[in-house]
Amino acid sequence: MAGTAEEIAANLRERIHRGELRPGDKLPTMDQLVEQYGVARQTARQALALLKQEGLAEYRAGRGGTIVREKPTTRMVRSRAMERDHMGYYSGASVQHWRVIPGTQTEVTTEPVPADVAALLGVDAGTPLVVRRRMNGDPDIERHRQLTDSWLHPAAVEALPVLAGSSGLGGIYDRIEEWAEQPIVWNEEITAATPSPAEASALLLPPGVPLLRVIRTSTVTIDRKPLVAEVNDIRMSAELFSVAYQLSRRGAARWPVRPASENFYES
Amino acid sequence: MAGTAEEIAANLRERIHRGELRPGDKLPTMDQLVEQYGVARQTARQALALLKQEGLAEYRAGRGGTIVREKPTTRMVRSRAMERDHMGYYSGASVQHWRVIPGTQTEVTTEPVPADVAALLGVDAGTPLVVRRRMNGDPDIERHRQLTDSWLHPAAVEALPVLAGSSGLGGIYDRIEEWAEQPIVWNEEITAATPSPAEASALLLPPGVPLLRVIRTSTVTIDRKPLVAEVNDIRMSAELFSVAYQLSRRGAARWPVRPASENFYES
DNA sequence: CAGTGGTCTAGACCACAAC
DNA sequence: TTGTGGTCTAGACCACTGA
Repeated sequence: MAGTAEEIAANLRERIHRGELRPGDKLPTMDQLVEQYGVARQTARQALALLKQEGLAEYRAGRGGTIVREKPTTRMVRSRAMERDHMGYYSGASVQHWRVIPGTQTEVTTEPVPADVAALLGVDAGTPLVVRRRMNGDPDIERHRQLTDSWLHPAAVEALPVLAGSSGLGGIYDRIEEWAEQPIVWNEEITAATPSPAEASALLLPPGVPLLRVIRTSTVTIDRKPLVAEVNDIRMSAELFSVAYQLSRRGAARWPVRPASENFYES
Repeated sequence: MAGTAEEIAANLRERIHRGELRPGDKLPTMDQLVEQYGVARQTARQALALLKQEGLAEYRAGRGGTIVREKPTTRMVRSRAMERDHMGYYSGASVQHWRVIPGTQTEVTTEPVPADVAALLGVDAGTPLVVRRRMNGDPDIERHRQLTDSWLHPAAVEALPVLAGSSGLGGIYDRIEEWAEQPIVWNEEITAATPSPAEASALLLPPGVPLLRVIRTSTVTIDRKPLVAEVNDIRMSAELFSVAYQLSRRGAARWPVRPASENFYES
């Protein structure tokens, strides 16, 4: 048998996708691969490492060996719409009972703002801004958690110094609406990224699982100009969570529509 | 100097984040790391490999060495709302000019449906269903592209056999609305995943870039029951794209709201 | 204790592109 | 031609945990 690490990995990948190796099944050990393919130990090891990086396999320490990873079958869908109860606004009923993770604390500091958040706030990248960082999650399911960074626009802090307080309680959206005397317009932008080691460890992410990132902006009109008063940067496991929205119909797409003059498969 | 691969990587990571090493700058070569840290070549190599996996560094072949990766600064935000022009429905003005990638073709086949799509359609996983696969993108920007799989519910195919045709033109949403005699309700669920090697190569994804996945369902009411007539599974680079929605206010969150009885920092 | 993967050293050869 | 990273072989030692 010939064999490079990538070839061996492709072979095992194939067997997993065909269902020949099922979640929980033990993969061949390094020694077995060395014998089967006539390769060095490092090469066999590299093949298994590739599958782990892809999130297809995981290691059970000690005598457990490498097994096909059991992927979570039920992803938690977080429907995104603003709701409100006696406590104030919240986004999505499924996280209403979430709490700050025990052993962690909400931190309020002033830090240079990263470029992407700065662009949304309309300030220069690196400007020192008030940021409130915390990690919260489901008290009963250890891995259902998220990191949240809340960046405040300097004009909002100036008008509402209470927002920069280190209190864990916020009611921040009510304060902003009282100040602006109008409803906030919320937008969410969703993307994904490879977690930094710190994020992976805080969110208990296994290798190969990306970060799902939801960036929410709260916009009000001040002096006839739109102002992004806050940017809320939420990161969570892309394997455990998804976010959902209902699409609105705009312009000519409002029902009832006029017939299209030609057929076109939309993108 | 002591040094393990992870320590060396952490050191370089730190220098990148501090801005001491900027995008495009050359990282130390393996030989330099060997000398500086007194480690073996493989160890130095592993440190650089870690940074590449994280998407922080990339290799410039030949004499180029390993450099700090230039991350795209401007991500294309795709605002999600249904629009309509003379051709029919489309979602988001920014992709109106996209076309099928030259050299690729739309494929219409019947295949066993994967579990997550099956759950949305309300059929058993593995049921053979009609699926239309294609890759389209911006004719002018090579890497602005996406993969789209459109899975049809068997009841929709039965009522509208034309949907299973291999024509590249669809007008699929108009056909479904004509059949159901009512507007489609569209929902989108967003998540992310590590790309398979096939997806990475089709979408030209560098190592360390996750897949952003948008799953759109088209729901109509047939015989007084909701029917998901189609599931549209869209995959794109999480580094180049993000998707955006405006949050709706539901229930008690409709403006004007009543004051909250207590302050609570929403999640 | 024995079997598992993880990591390091040491050295060889290869592919690639800038010089 | 030469410097760059990529991959393979070969062998050593470590940490972990189930038997």
